[in-house]
Amino acid sequence: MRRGRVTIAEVAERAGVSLTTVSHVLSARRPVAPGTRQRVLEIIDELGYEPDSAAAGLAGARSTTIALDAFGGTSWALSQLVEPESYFYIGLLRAIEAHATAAGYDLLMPSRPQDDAGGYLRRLRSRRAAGVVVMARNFDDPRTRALLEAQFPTVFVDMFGRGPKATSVTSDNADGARQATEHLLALGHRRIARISKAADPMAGQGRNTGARAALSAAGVLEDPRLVLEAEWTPDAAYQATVRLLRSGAPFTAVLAGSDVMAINVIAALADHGLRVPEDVSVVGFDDLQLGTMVRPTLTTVRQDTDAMGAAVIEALRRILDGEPAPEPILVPTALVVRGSTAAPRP
Amino acid sequence: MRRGRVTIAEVAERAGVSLTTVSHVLSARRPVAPGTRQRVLEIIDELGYEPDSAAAGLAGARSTTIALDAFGGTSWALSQLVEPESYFYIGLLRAIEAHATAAGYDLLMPSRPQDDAGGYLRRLRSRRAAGVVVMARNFDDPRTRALLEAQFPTVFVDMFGRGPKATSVTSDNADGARQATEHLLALGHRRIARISKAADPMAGQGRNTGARAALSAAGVLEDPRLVLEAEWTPDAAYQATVRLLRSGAPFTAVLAGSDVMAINVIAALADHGLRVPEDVSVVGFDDLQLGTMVRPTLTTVRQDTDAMGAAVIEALRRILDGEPAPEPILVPTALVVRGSTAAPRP
DNA sequence: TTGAAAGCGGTACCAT
DNA sequence: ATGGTACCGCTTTCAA
Repeated sequence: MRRGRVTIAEVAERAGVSLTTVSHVLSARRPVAPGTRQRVLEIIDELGYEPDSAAAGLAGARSTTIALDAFGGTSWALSQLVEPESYFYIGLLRAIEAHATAAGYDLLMPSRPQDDAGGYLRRLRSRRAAGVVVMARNFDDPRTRALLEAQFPTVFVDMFGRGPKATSVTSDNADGARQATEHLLALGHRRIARISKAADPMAGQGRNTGARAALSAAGVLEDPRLVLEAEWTPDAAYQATVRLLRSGAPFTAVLAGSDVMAINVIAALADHGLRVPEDVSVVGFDDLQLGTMVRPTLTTVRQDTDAMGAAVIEALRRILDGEPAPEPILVPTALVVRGSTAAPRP
Repeated sequence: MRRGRVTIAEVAERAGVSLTTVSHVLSARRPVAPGTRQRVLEIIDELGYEPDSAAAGLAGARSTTIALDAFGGTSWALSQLVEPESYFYIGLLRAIEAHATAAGYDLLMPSRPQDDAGGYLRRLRSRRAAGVVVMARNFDDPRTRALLEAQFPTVFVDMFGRGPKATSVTSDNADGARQATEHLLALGHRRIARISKAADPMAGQGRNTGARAALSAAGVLEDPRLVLEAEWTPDAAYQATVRLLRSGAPFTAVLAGSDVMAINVIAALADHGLRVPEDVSVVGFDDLQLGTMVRPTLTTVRQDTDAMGAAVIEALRRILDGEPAPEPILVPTALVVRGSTAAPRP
């Protein structure tokens, strides 16, 4: 009785070689005579043989699976991506996916609710993940420490992490914010508000630092009323803008923490009768395609998701190949000038 | 030498029972004495035992893995979701994920490039997928037919499909479009343009049909110049709006095929000096959160992604449990009135 | 109610 | 260059 699956044994029989040989033409882990190899390959093609990765894993094959995680949600990454404030991560995820598959890795997105640190590691091993890519905004998650302590091959994205088998990839947030700020300064703005989550380690702090550096380099004194702390969400950005307006502190430009925040800053300004860029200039961060769809189009700082994805996979490949984990990588950012910025009213 | 994994054998030894028994307390496929059961469970907890699903699958356990696919892209679903025109699908995906995990299923998103129909099915079996959920805009994909012919348990979302082991879940697109059109008619609009991909089987045709029905029910004659065909992309919507404006045909409202299209219709109108809703009313479709972020906020038709996700998983569960596949399911839609619609200028 | 043993589809070590 | 075979961790008859 013919079962559904074609097995390596069938291939071996039809090719008149041993099961061992078939295994080796697939894995190329030891030389096989060209003729034999050729014949086996033909049979494989003819039978439509497909290796059973589960069985291979069980038997001890080297895993090519990379787990992709984003701590902080209730379930897997997808749950979080649905929120507009995570649209940037979708692009990043896509870049990671593209480079991972190009490098021959399979991607695994754990679906069951994450548990404690120990359970998390066990599950990773249980699923035979060779390494893990962690995208996070939640930095003090115990799982982060668990990965580091266990020396599990890890690349952190958009957050810092370093260990013998771990490194991180982040955008040059500070430089991006610096460029954005200098752009506003060059246009003649001096009263520049900032609405962002400066408390967040990488993206928040970095952007905050860059903006502040540019301001002080230009000799502009900071008005504390212009520095607003807000979560990354649309609502928070909107509310922070309302607070800014109510404070009565004069301002001619706003540096938003992200494109999504910028769009909501603009919405709040519009709801209060202020036009962008005529009355106020607004700069975002990320360069989502969304920024070209809205009116005015968004001046923003581009994060190079493709370069980030490439760096992530390259770093992980090295770690998995036994090379020492590379130093944390900083990916350049670039200012993109569009329609939401202009010179302030004289 | 202690290996990393805790195996069922260790649990058995520590509990003083056979390996078989442990297996059965886990699978509950045969009765186990309460006392024994209790003890085994304790040991499992103490050792932090985690079953190896790969091994279980190999040995013939019933799979609880559901594959999630979206034909049409170059790689897996994620690649397509990055485009704004797919933002709706992200929400849908999230709902499916939530209901799938709640029902105890694991989700698998195939990552390697899809191949021919035969290879696709083989891979599904090779990965031990119990069933598959297909979200698609590409209807004549050979894999669709392959799934149907092989009677592989399948639920199609946002597209039609029917077989002994297959059914489909879609929004009531026609009714949604009808509601949107009646809303515009009630406001006093008579010259209503439509910009959508009416050629697409479910979402396109359905919405088109509903709109047309409402118009003819109101005795409004259709001006063919007001019916524009456009892809779902931001660019296409923008260009179609430009064509509409250039045609010189008068209109006071636009029914867009989706929220993303609506946003770009509004952008195009703005670029031509027309304001929404003062000069033109615009209605979207989907009810993305995005619609509350832009100004004006978007009047739209809500698709109930949560209900869709629930229906998908429930249908699949039935099929997997051996019940006959349910009839195709139509999920109700609802009009959401916001700021992009108003009475036409007198 | 519980055990023992035969695989599931591969890989890798040890031979030849 | 190629075979033989002992597992990998678990499920499932078949027996007791």
